[in-house]
Amino acid sequence: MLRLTKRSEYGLMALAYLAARPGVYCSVREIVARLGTPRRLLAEVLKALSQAKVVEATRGPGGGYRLKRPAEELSLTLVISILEGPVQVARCASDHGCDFQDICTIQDGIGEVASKIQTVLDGYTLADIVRARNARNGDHQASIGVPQAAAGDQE
Amino acid sequence: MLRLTKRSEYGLMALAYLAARPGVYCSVREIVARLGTPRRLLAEVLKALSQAKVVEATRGPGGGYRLKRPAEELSLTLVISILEGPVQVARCASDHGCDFQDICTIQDGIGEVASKIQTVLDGYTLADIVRARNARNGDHQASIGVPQAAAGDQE
DNA sequence: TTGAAAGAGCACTATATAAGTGCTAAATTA
DNA sequence: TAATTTAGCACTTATATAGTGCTCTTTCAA
Repeated sequence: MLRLTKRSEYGLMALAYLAARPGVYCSVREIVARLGTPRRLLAEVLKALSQAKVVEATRGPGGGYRLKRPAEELSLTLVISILEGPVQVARCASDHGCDFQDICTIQDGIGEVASKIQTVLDGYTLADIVRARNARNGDHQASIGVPQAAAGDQE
Repeated sequence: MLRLTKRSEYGLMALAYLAARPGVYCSVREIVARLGTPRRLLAEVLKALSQAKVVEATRGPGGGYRLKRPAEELSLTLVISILEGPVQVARCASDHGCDFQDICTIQDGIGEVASKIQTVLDGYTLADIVRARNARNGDHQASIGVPQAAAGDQE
């Protein structure tokens, strides 16, 4: 029903976390402790983002992930396409076509809608997510998601 | 991946078909013969649209479905919500909330995006689908491509 | 050199949603 | 009455999403 998957949700949450700690490597353990998402699933997501050069990783103690590109450059289209595959509102309007290609009465219209939605997603970035969040919480970037003592390691 | 379901696709295809035959009752059999969609599934879809007062039905020979409201008044939001339930881009931004309500770092941003997508879907109607189709394909389905003059229709 | 921390990789299970089907009943019309 | 058509109920199947377990490799520090 036009819904994002958990992969995208978790991915965006993690990216928002990383955006608040520029330059610092954050481990999956640390992020999960903060966000409460399933550990292995978030690991999968971050691995995919790493392979797509959106984040970079180092291993070993003190390792983890950090943003590789500024938040302003990370559009929802990019993140979603990495984590879910290309955005296609309907198979009708996709490159591969649908089962009713010849007689489909809605493909052109759906194509227009898909294009508009694409434009929305292209124009919305991780930076916007961070901004929207800060706007409501009155937080400053530097204080977002600092684990403090709350990070009791649990799996 | 932000995709419409078959129910919506089939529903919109059927509605586009009905929009081209204003006032005429069209049976499921007839529509399926034309569109090639699974018969029973399209019947389910049309039943739902009938219950939602988007189309109206008569039974018996010569019966079928026809639009109950002009195509200009049938937004994608309406049709999708009838056939798939309310549009929610992410559980984050829904009324019922998600599992991470308190610590979710993206709900505000996703809410903004969802709102923009909602606006797109609100502003796009069955009439637009018919127009988009006629604009490209004025020949092969000319028999269907009747004037998009469902506007003057009476209720 | 050892051990712990962390990501990388592979392969799987479970669950939810979507897609599709079968049958029977009720209404309508000729 | 017979044929046509929607209405309603209850399934089965297919696919996508969500989530997990284990092992390997890299890295750092004692």
